[in-house]
Amino acid sequence: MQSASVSEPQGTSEFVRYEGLTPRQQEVLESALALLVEGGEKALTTAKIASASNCSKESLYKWFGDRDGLISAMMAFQGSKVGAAVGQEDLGSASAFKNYLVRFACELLSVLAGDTSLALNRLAIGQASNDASPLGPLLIENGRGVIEAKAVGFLRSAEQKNYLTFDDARQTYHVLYGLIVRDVHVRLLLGERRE
Amino acid sequence: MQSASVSEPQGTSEFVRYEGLTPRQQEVLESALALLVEGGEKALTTAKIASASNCSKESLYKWFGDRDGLISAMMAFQGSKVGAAVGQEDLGSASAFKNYLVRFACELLSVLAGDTSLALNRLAIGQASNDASPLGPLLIENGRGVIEAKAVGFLRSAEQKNYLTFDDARQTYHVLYGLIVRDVHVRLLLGERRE
DNA sequence: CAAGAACCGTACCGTACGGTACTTGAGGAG
DNA sequence: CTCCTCAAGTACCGTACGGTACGGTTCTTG
Repeated sequence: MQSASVSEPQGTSEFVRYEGLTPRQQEVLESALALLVEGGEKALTTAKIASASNCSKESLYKWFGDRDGLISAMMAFQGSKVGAAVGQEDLGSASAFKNYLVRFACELLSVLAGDTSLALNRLAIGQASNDASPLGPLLIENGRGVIEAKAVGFLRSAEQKNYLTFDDARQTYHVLYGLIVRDVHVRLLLGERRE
Repeated sequence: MQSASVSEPQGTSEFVRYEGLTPRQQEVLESALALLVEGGEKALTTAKIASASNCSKESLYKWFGDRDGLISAMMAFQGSKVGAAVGQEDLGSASAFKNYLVRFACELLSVLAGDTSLALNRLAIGQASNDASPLGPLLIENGRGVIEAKAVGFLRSAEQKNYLTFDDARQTYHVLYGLIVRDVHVRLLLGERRE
């Protein structure tokens, strides 16, 4: 029952590591994500994962402990991907800041409406009634946390250049988030079709 | 496989009806909701529902068709309850309108943070990957729809009295919703503890 | 009281899933 | 070549769930 704790890959492989995962393990996680996006949690059975990624169930359990460990690994894996895509831009003028704000809003909505994001959020939310489930915090940290940190960063640098003023950057970001997202995210999570 | 379609109660009972459900059936739905709040979807098995409400599984299937029908009935039942609690107040002055706005915000957050609301939203979201699931639309209609209608109503009447002006009441409400709720709802759905 | 319906409690069935064990084969090191 | 490690494939096990069937009991109705 020792879940979590992805096993360190054995041997002195010189493959490119990705959060301590072998390429083979990443392939498995990738096809598991595809499976989840395709059919939701009920399609995410160990048998189907093994079959879809041409790997044995035994390897699954050796690498990820149990099903929950595999799901956690999926979250962390996806999170590390979006984290890597986040870069910091600097804003030369007030109008550049404005443009950047608009682009940030679009990007935020694109991320939230992405298939993989929706599927993972649905999975974590469906599991959230279980008090011991680490998925919700994991998703908040890996998903929202990264974007929030980025946004708070550029809000602060905008304040330094007197493009705008506020008391608390974090609170300001939350207001901005509310204005951008409204109830769109929850509606998408509930399955409403994009218009 | 004929789901949905709650059977009409037989006999000429003079009990108070509630959306075409006998009191017994309402009891069952009530304890099913309690079960869902307590343990999430995985606790919502037909056996546990029957046991918790001192009713036979056979009656469950006779009344609600199948498990999905029972879940739909739970949603509709809960929706009819919150719908009944919605009343229209009229706002005498601009400050009364302001007060009402604040109270509306508090009430909205209370509803969204309610145990039953969270549990039902989690259930619908967890099921949303299934394209044929009617739960998401059902929840949007029964939950959000009612509150939105109420809010749009009092926004319009506030405009008539020149407390504020806008182009589209519905859009205005969505902005208001975003400012009030921000990402609180999703965080709660993900299991973050209330502070 | 008698007839019938509704319904509870429980036993039952088929299936599907999480997890484990075993066999086979491919590569790497000595 | 031989040994060893790893992993694919498969068969298997226990369990838990959705759904059904049936006997016994209560309640209504005439």
